[in-house]
Amino acid sequence: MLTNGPRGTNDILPQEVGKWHILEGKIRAWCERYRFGEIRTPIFEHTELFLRGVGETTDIVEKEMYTFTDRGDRSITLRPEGTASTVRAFLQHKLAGQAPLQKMYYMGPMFRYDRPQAGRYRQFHQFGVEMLGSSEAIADAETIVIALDILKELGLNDLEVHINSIGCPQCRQVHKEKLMEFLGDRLSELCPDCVSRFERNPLRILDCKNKKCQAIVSDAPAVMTCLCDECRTHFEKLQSYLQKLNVKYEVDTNLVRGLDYYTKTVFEIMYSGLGAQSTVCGGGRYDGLVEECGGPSTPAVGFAMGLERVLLTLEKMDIQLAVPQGIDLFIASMGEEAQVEAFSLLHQCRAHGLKAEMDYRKRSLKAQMKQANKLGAEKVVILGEEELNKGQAIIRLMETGEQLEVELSQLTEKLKG
RNA sequence: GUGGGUGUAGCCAAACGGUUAAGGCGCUGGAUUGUGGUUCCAGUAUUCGUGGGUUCGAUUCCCAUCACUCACCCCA
Repeated sequence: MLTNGPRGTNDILPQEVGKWHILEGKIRAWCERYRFGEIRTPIFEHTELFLRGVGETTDIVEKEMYTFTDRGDRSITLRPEGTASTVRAFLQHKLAGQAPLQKMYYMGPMFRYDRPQAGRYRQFHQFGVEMLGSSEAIADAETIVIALDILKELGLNDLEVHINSIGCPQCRQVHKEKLMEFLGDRLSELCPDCVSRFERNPLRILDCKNKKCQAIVSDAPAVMTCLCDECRTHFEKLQSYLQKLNVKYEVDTNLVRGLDYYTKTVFEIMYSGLGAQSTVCGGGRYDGLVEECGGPSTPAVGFAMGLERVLLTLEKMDIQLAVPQGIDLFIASMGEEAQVEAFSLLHQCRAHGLKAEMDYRKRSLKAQMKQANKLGAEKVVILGEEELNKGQAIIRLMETGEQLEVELSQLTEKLKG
Protein backbone atom coordinates (compact mmCIF):
# COMPACT_ATOMS: atom_id res chain seq x y z
CA MET A 1 0.00 0.00 0.00
CA LEU A 2 2.41 2.58 1.27
CA THR A 3 5.03 1.76 -1.29
CA ASN A 4 2.73 1.42 -4.28
CA GLY A 5 0.95 4.14 -6.11
CA PRO A 6 -2.78 3.65 -6.69
CA ARG A 7 -3.75 1.26 -9.43
CA GLY A 8 -3.61 2.65 -12.92
CA THR A 9 -1.37 5.57 -12.01
CA ASN A 10 2.20 6.10 -13.12
CA ASP A 11 5.17 7.98 -11.81
CA ILE A 12 7.12 9.73 -14.50
CA LEU A 13 10.68 9.51 -13.23
CA PRO A 14 13.44 12.03 -13.88
CA GLN A 15 15.09 9.68 -16.35
CA GLU A 16 11.97 9.50 -18.51
CA VAL A 17 10.51 12.94 -18.09
CA GLY A 18 12.71 14.25 -20.89
CA LYS A 19 10.55 12.77 -23.61
CA TRP A 20 7.46 14.27 -22.03
CA HIS A 21 9.10 17.68 -22.11
CA ILE A 22 9.89 17.28 -25.77
CA LEU A 23 6.44 16.02 -26.64
CA GLU A 24 4.79 18.83 -24.72
CA GLY A 25 7.17 21.35 -26.22
CA LYS A 26 6.37 20.34 -29.77
CA ILE A 27 2.66 20.37 -29.06
CA ARG A 28 2.91 23.88 -27.64
CA ALA A 29 4.98 25.10 -30.56
CA TRP A 30 2.45 23.82 -33.08
CA CYS A 31 -0.45 25.28 -31.15
CA GLU A 32 1.26 28.62 -31.25
CA ARG A 33 1.69 28.44 -35.00
CA TYR A 34 -1.92 27.51 -35.42
CA ARG A 35 -2.84 30.20 -32.91
CA PHE A 36 -4.58 27.95 -30.43
CA GLY A 37 -4.31 29.51 -26.97
CA GLU A 38 -3.73 27.36 -23.94
CA ILE A 39 -6.50 27.12 -21.39
CA ARG A 40 -5.85 25.65 -17.96
CA THR A 41 -8.99 24.60 -16.20
CA PRO A 42 -9.27 22.95 -12.79
CA ILE A 43 -8.68 19.26 -12.46
CA PHE A 44 -11.99 18.86 -10.68
CA GLU A 45 -15.38 20.29 -11.53
CA HIS A 46 -18.94 20.05 -10.30
CA THR A 47 -20.14 16.55 -11.12
CA GLU A 48 -23.14 17.98 -12.95
CA LEU A 49 -20.93 19.47 -15.62
CA PHE A 50 -19.86 16.04 -16.75
CA LEU A 51 -23.31 14.54 -16.39
CA ARG A 52 -24.52 17.16 -18.81
CA GLY A 53 -21.46 17.59 -20.93
CA VAL A 54 -20.34 14.04 -21.43
CA GLY A 55 -23.76 12.46 -21.32
CA GLU A 56 -25.53 10.52 -18.62
CA THR A 57 -25.72 7.30 -20.56
CA THR A 58 -22.05 7.13 -21.45
CA ASP A 59 -19.81 4.61 -19.77
CA ILE A 60 -17.61 7.43 -18.60
CA VAL A 61 -20.40 8.86 -16.52
CA GLU A 62 -22.06 5.61 -15.57
CA LYS A 63 -19.07 3.79 -14.23
CA GLU A 64 -15.78 5.55 -14.73
CA MET A 65 -15.83 8.82 -12.84
CA TYR A 66 -13.90 9.65 -9.72
CA THR A 67 -16.66 11.37 -7.84
CA PHE A 68 -16.67 12.42 -4.20
CA THR A 69 -18.40 14.80 -1.87
CA ASP A 70 -16.25 17.63 -0.60
CA ARG A 71 -16.38 19.08 2.89
CA GLY A 72 -18.95 21.62 1.77
CA ASP A 73 -21.21 18.79 0.69
CA ARG A 74 -20.74 19.45 -3.02
CA SER A 75 -20.47 16.62 -5.49
CA ILE A 76 -17.12 16.95 -7.18
CA THR A 77 -15.59 14.91 -10.00
CA LEU A 78 -12.04 14.59 -11.20
CA ARG A 79 -12.23 15.52 -14.86
CA PRO A 80 -12.53 12.51 -17.15
CA GLU A 81 -11.97 14.61 -20.27
CA GLY A 82 -11.26 18.18 -21.25
CA THR A 83 -14.03 19.39 -23.49
CA ALA A 84 -16.70 19.93 -20.86
CA SER A 85 -14.40 22.10 -18.76
CA THR A 86 -13.34 24.12 -21.76
CA VAL A 87 -16.92 24.77 -22.71
CA ARG A 88 -17.75 25.68 -19.13
CA ALA A 89 -14.91 28.19 -19.03
CA PHE A 90 -15.93 29.53 -22.42
CA LEU A 91 -19.36 30.29 -21.02
CA GLN A 92 -18.29 31.42 -17.59
CA HIS A 93 -15.89 34.02 -18.96
CA LYS A 94 -18.12 34.93 -21.88
CA LEU A 95 -15.30 34.38 -24.30
CA ALA A 96 -17.66 34.57 -27.24
CA GLY A 97 -17.98 38.25 -26.43
CA GLN A 98 -14.25 38.80 -26.89
CA ALA A 99 -14.09 37.09 -30.23
CA PRO A 100 -16.74 35.06 -32.00
CA LEU A 101 -14.26 32.34 -32.86
CA GLN A 102 -12.23 30.79 -30.05
CA LYS A 103 -9.32 28.43 -30.59
CA MET A 104 -8.08 26.80 -27.44
CA TYR A 105 -6.01 23.85 -26.34
CA TYR A 106 -5.44 22.08 -23.07
CA MET A 107 -2.96 19.53 -21.85
CA GLY A 108 -2.95 17.66 -18.58
CA PRO A 109 -4.10 14.70 -16.53
CA MET A 110 -7.53 13.14 -16.85
CA PHE A 111 -9.09 10.50 -14.61
CA ARG A 112 -11.18 7.49 -15.44
CA TYR A 113 -11.90 4.50 -13.26
CA ASP A 114 -11.26 1.85 -15.90
CA ARG A 115 -9.51 -1.44 -15.58
CA PRO A 116 -5.93 -0.58 -16.54
CA GLN A 117 -4.47 -2.20 -19.62
CA ALA A 118 -1.99 -1.46 -22.38
CA GLY A 119 -2.39 2.22 -23.23
CA ARG A 120 -5.12 2.72 -20.67
CA TYR A 121 -4.60 4.16 -17.23
CA ARG A 122 -6.71 5.66 -14.49
CA GLN A 123 -4.73 8.83 -14.54
CA PHE A 124 -3.62 9.62 -18.06
CA HIS A 125 -2.71 12.70 -20.03
CA GLN A 126 -4.54 14.30 -22.85
CA PHE A 127 -3.77 17.13 -25.16
CA GLY A 128 -6.87 18.50 -26.80
CA VAL A 129 -7.92 21.26 -29.10
CA GLU A 130 -11.28 23.01 -29.27
CA MET A 131 -12.56 25.46 -31.88
CA LEU A 132 -15.74 27.18 -30.83
CA GLY A 133 -17.84 29.39 -33.05
CA SER A 134 -17.55 28.00 -36.55
CA SER A 135 -19.94 25.57 -38.15
CA GLU A 136 -17.84 25.37 -41.31
CA ALA A 137 -16.15 22.15 -42.36
CA ILE A 138 -12.90 24.05 -42.69
CA ALA A 139 -12.77 24.17 -38.91
CA ASP A 140 -13.11 20.38 -38.75
CA ALA A 141 -10.25 20.13 -41.23
CA GLU A 142 -8.09 22.50 -39.23
CA THR A 143 -8.32 20.36 -36.10
CA ILE A 144 -7.50 17.17 -37.96
CA VAL A 145 -4.58 18.80 -39.66
CA ILE A 146 -2.97 20.20 -36.53
CA ALA A 147 -3.10 16.76 -34.96
CA LEU A 148 -1.41 15.28 -37.99
CA ASP A 149 1.24 17.99 -38.10
CA ILE A 150 2.18 17.31 -34.51
CA LEU A 151 2.28 13.56 -34.98
CA LYS A 152 4.26 13.96 -38.17
CA GLU A 153 6.89 16.08 -36.49
CA LEU A 154 7.29 13.37 -33.90
CA GLY A 155 8.03 10.94 -36.71
CA LEU A 156 4.58 9.38 -36.84
CA ASN A 157 3.74 9.67 -40.51
CA ASP A 158 1.82 6.56 -41.25
CA LEU A 159 -0.99 6.62 -38.78
CA GLU A 160 -4.44 5.91 -40.16
CA VAL A 161 -6.97 8.71 -40.27
CA HIS A 162 -10.55 7.52 -40.14
CA ILE A 163 -13.40 9.93 -40.65
CA ASN A 164 -17.14 9.59 -40.64
CA SER A 165 -20.25 11.66 -40.25
CA ILE A 166 -22.87 10.68 -37.76
CA GLY A 167 -25.11 13.52 -38.86
CA CYS A 168 -27.13 16.01 -36.91
CA PRO A 169 -29.78 14.88 -34.39
CA GLN A 170 -32.39 14.85 -37.15
CA CYS A 171 -30.40 12.56 -39.45
CA ARG A 172 -29.57 10.43 -36.51
CA GLN A 173 -33.18 9.93 -35.60
CA VAL A 174 -33.97 8.81 -39.14
CA HIS A 175 -31.01 6.48 -39.10
CA LYS A 176 -31.79 5.11 -35.68
CA GLU A 177 -35.24 4.08 -36.79
CA LYS A 178 -33.94 2.36 -39.90
CA LEU A 179 -31.19 0.67 -37.93
CA MET A 180 -33.49 -0.61 -35.24
CA GLU A 181 -35.84 -1.89 -37.86
CA PHE A 182 -32.97 -3.71 -39.54
CA LEU A 183 -31.58 -5.16 -36.33
CA GLY A 184 -34.93 -5.90 -34.78
CA ASP A 185 -35.37 -9.37 -36.20
CA ARG A 186 -31.69 -10.22 -35.85
CA LEU A 187 -31.46 -9.46 -32.16
CA SER A 188 -30.99 -13.09 -31.22
CA GLU A 189 -27.87 -13.32 -33.37
CA LEU A 190 -26.12 -10.38 -31.72
CA CYS A 191 -23.72 -10.66 -28.81
CA PRO A 192 -25.11 -9.88 -25.34
CA ASP A 193 -23.34 -6.52 -25.28
CA CYS A 194 -25.02 -5.54 -28.51
CA VAL A 195 -28.40 -6.64 -27.27
CA SER A 196 -28.09 -4.19 -24.40
CA ARG A 197 -26.73 -1.56 -26.76
CA PHE A 198 -29.81 -2.02 -28.89
CA GLU A 199 -31.89 -0.29 -26.24
CA ARG A 200 -29.42 2.27 -25.06
CA ASN A 201 -27.35 3.29 -28.05
CA PRO A 202 -27.93 1.19 -31.19
CA LEU A 203 -25.40 3.25 -33.11
CA ARG A 204 -22.64 1.62 -31.12
CA ILE A 205 -23.51 -1.79 -32.48
CA LEU A 206 -21.91 -0.61 -35.69
CA ASP A 207 -18.44 -0.76 -34.21
CA CYS A 208 -18.78 -3.89 -32.13
CA LYS A 209 -15.62 -5.97 -32.42
CA ASN A 210 -17.45 -9.27 -32.30
CA LYS A 211 -17.04 -10.97 -35.69
CA LYS A 212 -20.59 -12.21 -35.85
CA CYS A 213 -21.95 -8.78 -35.10
CA GLN A 214 -19.64 -7.26 -37.67
CA ALA A 215 -20.99 -9.63 -40.30
CA ILE A 216 -24.56 -8.73 -39.52
CA VAL A 217 -23.80 -5.07 -39.33
CA SER A 218 -21.99 -5.01 -42.67
CA ASP A 219 -25.36 -4.96 -44.39
CA ALA A 220 -26.95 -2.55 -41.97
CA PRO A 221 -27.98 0.89 -43.15
CA ALA A 222 -25.06 3.31 -42.65
CA VAL A 223 -25.64 6.73 -41.15
CA MET A 224 -24.16 8.05 -44.34
CA THR A 225 -27.26 7.02 -46.27
CA CYS A 226 -29.52 9.01 -43.97
CA LEU A 227 -27.69 12.32 -43.94
CA CYS A 228 -29.66 15.44 -44.68
CA ASP A 229 -28.40 17.77 -47.38
CA GLU A 230 -26.63 20.05 -44.97
CA CYS A 231 -24.79 17.22 -43.22
CA ARG A 232 -23.89 15.62 -46.50
CA THR A 233 -22.35 18.72 -48.00
CA HIS A 234 -20.56 19.40 -44.73
CA PHE A 235 -18.93 16.01 -44.94
CA GLU A 236 -18.08 16.46 -48.61
CA LYS A 237 -16.49 19.82 -47.92
CA LEU A 238 -14.41 18.37 -45.12
CA GLN A 239 -13.09 15.78 -47.52
CA SER A 240 -12.27 18.34 -50.16
CA TYR A 241 -10.28 20.35 -47.62
CA LEU A 242 -8.38 17.28 -46.57
CA GLN A 243 -7.70 16.36 -50.17
CA LYS A 244 -6.48 19.87 -50.88
CA LEU A 245 -3.86 19.40 -48.14
CA ASN A 246 -2.98 15.92 -49.33
CA VAL A 247 -4.18 14.28 -46.16
CA LYS A 248 -4.64 10.56 -46.57
CA TYR A 249 -7.81 9.37 -44.87
CA GLU A 250 -10.37 6.64 -44.96
CA VAL A 251 -14.10 7.04 -44.67
CA ASP A 252 -15.15 4.52 -42.08
CA THR A 253 -18.92 4.44 -42.00
CA ASN A 254 -18.87 2.28 -38.89
CA LEU A 255 -16.83 4.76 -36.91
CA VAL A 256 -18.90 5.85 -33.95
CA ARG A 257 -17.68 7.63 -30.89
CA GLY A 258 -18.74 6.93 -27.36
CA LEU A 259 -19.44 10.41 -26.15
CA ASP A 260 -22.96 11.70 -26.55
CA TYR A 261 -22.08 15.15 -27.68
CA TYR A 262 -20.75 14.47 -31.15
CA THR A 263 -22.58 15.67 -34.27
CA LYS A 264 -21.67 15.45 -37.94
CA THR A 265 -17.94 14.84 -38.20
CA VAL A 266 -16.22 12.23 -36.08
CA PHE A 267 -12.64 11.08 -36.61
CA GLU A 268 -9.92 8.97 -35.13
CA ILE A 269 -6.22 8.72 -35.74
CA MET A 270 -5.04 5.23 -34.99
CA TYR A 271 -2.03 2.98 -34.89
CA SER A 272 -2.88 -0.70 -35.01
CA GLY A 273 0.40 -1.68 -33.32
CA LEU A 274 -0.90 -0.46 -29.99
CA GLY A 275 -3.12 -3.46 -29.34
CA ALA A 276 -6.62 -2.95 -28.06
CA GLN A 277 -6.13 0.75 -27.46
CA SER A 278 -5.29 1.72 -31.00
CA THR A 279 -6.79 5.19 -31.00
CA VAL A 280 -4.13 7.81 -30.46
CA CYS A 281 -6.39 10.73 -31.14
CA GLY A 282 -10.15 11.00 -31.38
CA GLY A 283 -12.57 13.81 -31.84
CA GLY A 284 -15.27 15.43 -33.85
CA ARG A 285 -17.87 18.14 -34.02
CA TYR A 286 -20.16 18.89 -31.11
CA ASP A 287 -22.58 21.55 -32.22
CA GLY A 288 -25.06 20.92 -29.44
CA LEU A 289 -22.79 20.85 -26.41
CA VAL A 290 -22.52 24.54 -25.60
CA GLU A 291 -26.26 24.87 -25.60
CA GLU A 292 -26.58 21.70 -23.55
CA CYS A 293 -24.35 23.35 -20.96
CA GLY A 294 -26.63 26.33 -20.76
CA GLY A 295 -25.05 28.65 -23.32
CA PRO A 296 -26.14 30.05 -26.65
CA SER A 297 -26.20 27.65 -29.55
CA THR A 298 -22.56 27.52 -30.64
CA PRO A 299 -21.00 25.19 -33.19
CA ALA A 300 -17.70 23.59 -32.20
CA VAL A 301 -15.12 20.96 -33.11
CA GLY A 302 -12.26 19.40 -31.25
CA PHE A 303 -10.27 16.35 -30.43
CA ALA A 304 -8.28 14.77 -27.63
CA MET A 305 -4.97 13.03 -28.02
CA GLY A 306 -3.75 10.46 -25.51
CA LEU A 307 -0.18 11.37 -24.67
CA GLU A 308 0.71 8.00 -23.19
CA ARG A 309 -0.52 6.44 -26.40
CA VAL A 310 1.57 8.78 -28.49
CA LEU A 311 4.62 7.84 -26.45
CA LEU A 312 3.71 4.18 -26.69
CA THR A 313 3.40 4.46 -30.45
CA LEU A 314 6.82 6.08 -30.66
CA GLU A 315 8.22 3.22 -28.62
CA LYS A 316 6.58 0.58 -30.78
CA MET A 317 7.93 2.25 -33.88
CA ASP A 318 11.33 2.50 -32.25
CA ILE A 319 11.48 6.25 -32.52
CA GLN A 320 13.52 8.07 -29.88
CA LEU A 321 12.82 11.67 -29.09
CA ALA A 322 16.10 13.56 -28.97
CA VAL A 323 16.44 14.24 -25.29
CA PRO A 324 19.45 16.45 -24.59
CA GLN A 325 21.89 14.87 -22.22
CA GLY A 326 25.31 15.57 -20.82
CA ILE A 327 26.49 18.53 -18.79
CA ASP A 328 28.96 21.33 -19.41
CA LEU A 329 31.06 20.95 -16.34
CA PHE A 330 31.91 18.79 -13.38
CA ILE A 331 33.98 20.15 -10.54
CA ALA A 332 36.10 17.58 -8.76
CA SER A 333 37.76 18.59 -5.53
CA MET A 334 39.98 17.06 -2.88
CA GLY A 335 40.04 18.14 0.69
CA GLU A 336 37.70 20.19 2.79
CA GLU A 337 39.05 23.57 1.75
CA ALA A 338 39.01 22.75 -1.91
CA GLN A 339 35.47 21.48 -1.66
CA VAL A 340 34.31 24.76 -0.18
CA GLU A 341 36.02 26.58 -3.00
CA ALA A 342 34.56 24.18 -5.52
CA PHE A 343 31.08 24.77 -4.18
CA SER A 344 31.47 28.49 -4.61
CA LEU A 345 32.90 28.00 -8.09
CA LEU A 346 30.03 25.77 -9.04
CA HIS A 347 27.62 28.42 -7.95
CA GLN A 348 29.34 31.01 -10.14
CA CYS A 349 29.39 28.71 -13.13
CA ARG A 350 25.70 28.07 -12.84
CA ALA A 351 25.10 31.78 -12.62
CA HIS A 352 26.91 32.01 -15.95
CA GLY A 353 24.47 29.57 -17.42
CA LEU A 354 26.52 26.41 -17.29
CA LYS A 355 24.97 23.07 -16.53
CA ALA A 356 27.31 22.01 -13.77
CA GLU A 357 27.60 19.38 -11.07
CA MET A 358 29.93 18.24 -8.29
CA ASP A 359 30.28 15.41 -5.81
CA TYR A 360 28.53 15.80 -2.48
CA ARG A 361 30.04 12.89 -0.64
CA LYS A 362 33.81 13.51 -0.34
CA ARG A 363 34.62 10.67 -2.66
CA SER A 364 37.99 9.91 -4.20
CA LEU A 365 39.15 11.79 -7.25
CA LYS A 366 38.85 8.60 -9.22
CA ALA A 367 35.27 8.18 -8.22
CA GLN A 368 34.56 11.78 -9.09
CA MET A 369 36.11 11.36 -12.52
CA LYS A 370 33.97 8.31 -13.10
CA GLN A 371 30.90 10.25 -12.13
CA ALA A 372 31.89 13.12 -14.41
CA ASN A 373 32.23 10.67 -17.23
CA LYS A 374 28.90 9.10 -16.54
CA LEU A 375 27.20 12.45 -16.50
CA GLY A 376 28.71 13.22 -19.88
CA ALA A 377 30.65 16.24 -18.65
CA GLU A 378 32.41 18.12 -21.39
CA LYS A 379 34.94 19.59 -18.97
CA VAL A 380 36.11 18.76 -15.50
CA VAL A 381 37.68 21.26 -13.17
CA ILE A 382 40.10 19.62 -10.77
CA LEU A 383 40.75 21.47 -7.60
CA GLY A 384 43.03 20.07 -4.90
CA GLU A 385 45.18 21.58 -2.19
CA GLU A 386 48.14 21.98 -4.55
CA GLU A 387 46.12 23.99 -7.01
CA LEU A 388 44.43 25.94 -4.28
CA ASN A 389 47.80 27.01 -2.86
CA LYS A 390 48.86 28.24 -6.27
CA GLY A 391 45.54 29.99 -6.77
CA GLN A 392 44.90 27.79 -9.79
CA ALA A 393 42.74 24.94 -11.00
CA ILE A 394 43.06 22.34 -13.72
CA ILE A 395 40.61 22.19 -16.56
CA ARG A 396 40.40 18.82 -18.23
CA LEU A 397 38.70 18.37 -21.57
CA MET A 398 37.12 14.97 -21.27
CA GLU A 399 37.01 14.11 -24.92
CA THR A 400 40.72 14.57 -25.59
CA GLY A 401 42.14 14.27 -22.10
CA GLU A 402 43.93 17.54 -22.60
CA GLN A 403 44.57 19.52 -19.40
CA LEU A 404 45.50 23.09 -18.68
CA GLU A 405 46.14 25.09 -15.54
CA VAL A 406 44.18 28.27 -15.11
CA GLU A 407 44.18 31.05 -12.55
CA LEU A 408 41.12 30.79 -10.33
CA SER A 409 40.22 34.40 -11.09
CA GLN A 410 39.95 33.60 -14.79
CA LEU A 411 38.27 30.27 -14.45
CA THR A 412 34.67 31.12 -15.23
CA GLU A 413 35.76 33.12 -18.26
CA LYS A 414 37.77 30.18 -19.58
CA LEU A 415 34.98 27.74 -18.93
CA LYS A 416 32.42 29.72 -20.83
CA GLY A 417 34.51 29.67 -23.98
C1' G B 1 -17.58 -5.46 -13.88
C1' U B 2 -15.83 -10.46 -16.72
C1' G B 3 -11.92 -13.81 -18.43
C1' G B 4 -6.55 -15.43 -19.27
C1' G B 5 -1.19 -14.96 -17.95
C1' U B 6 2.66 -13.60 -14.49
C1' G B 7 4.92 -12.44 -9.45
C1' U B 8 12.87 -14.69 -7.45
C1' A B 9 17.79 -8.57 -5.79
C1' G B 10 17.40 -1.53 -8.67
C1' C B 11 16.71 -4.07 -13.74
C1' C B 12 16.90 -8.70 -16.87
C1' A B 13 16.97 -13.67 -15.50
C1' A B 14 17.99 -19.21 -14.09
C1' A B 15 17.41 -23.46 -10.75
C1' C B 16 15.15 -26.99 -7.56
C1' G B 17 10.18 -30.75 -2.98
C1' G B 18 15.65 -31.38 0.85
C1' U B 19 22.64 -28.88 3.18
C1' U B 20 25.38 -22.02 1.82
C1' A B 21 19.15 -19.44 -3.93
C1' A B 22 23.15 -19.49 -10.83
C1' G B 23 24.40 -15.75 -14.19
C1' G B 24 24.16 -10.92 -16.68
C1' C B 25 23.39 -5.55 -16.34
C1' G B 26 23.58 -1.74 -12.92
C1' C B 27 25.61 0.17 -8.52
C1' U B 28 29.89 0.59 -4.90
C1' G B 29 35.03 -0.13 -3.81
C1' G B 30 39.86 -1.57 -5.50
C1' A B 31 44.27 -2.79 -9.25
C1' U B 32 50.59 1.25 -4.64
C1' U B 33 49.12 6.43 -2.21
C1' G B 34 45.43 13.09 -6.84
C1' U B 35 42.38 11.68 -12.64
C1' G B 36 37.20 9.00 -16.41
C1' G B 37 35.59 5.91 -20.68
C1' U B 38 38.54 -0.56 -21.95
C1' U B 39 40.23 -4.68 -18.89
C1' C B 40 40.74 -7.36 -14.24
C1' C B 41 39.34 -8.31 -8.94
C1' A B 42 35.91 -7.87 -4.95
C1' G B 43 31.19 -6.48 -2.68
C1' U B 44 25.96 -6.14 -3.50
C1' A B 45 18.64 -11.49 -1.92
C1' U B 46 19.34 -14.89 6.13
C1' U B 47 15.54 -14.94 1.02
C1' C B 48 12.02 -16.30 -3.43
C1' G B 49 4.62 -10.58 -3.62
C1' U B 50 1.52 -11.55 1.11
C1' G B 51 -1.33 -14.99 4.28
C1' G B 52 -2.84 -19.84 5.04
C1' G B 53 -2.66 -25.28 3.90
C1' U B 54 -0.33 -30.20 2.21
C1' U B 55 4.47 -32.41 3.70
C1' C B 56 9.43 -35.03 7.98
C1' G B 57 10.74 -30.68 4.87
C1' A B 58 8.44 -25.67 0.09
C1' U B 59 10.86 -20.40 -3.22
C1' U B 60 9.25 -24.85 -5.69
C1' C B 61 2.50 -28.46 -4.81
C1' C B 62 -2.71 -26.48 -3.30
C1' C B 63 -5.99 -22.36 -1.73
C1' A B 64 -6.83 -17.36 -0.78
C1' U B 65 -5.29 -12.44 -1.27
C1' C B 66 -2.76 -8.46 -3.41
C1' A B 67 0.02 -6.43 -7.41
C1' C B 68 1.35 -6.36 -12.43
C1' U B 69 -0.11 -7.67 -17.34
C1' C B 70 -3.21 -8.95 -21.66
C1' A B 71 -8.12 -9.37 -23.67
C1' C B 72 -13.55 -8.17 -23.31
C1' C B 73 -16.39 -3.70 -22.17
C1' C B 74 -15.23 1.47 -23.03
C1' C B 75 -12.08 5.08 -24.62
C1' A B 76 -7.31 8.88 -25.20
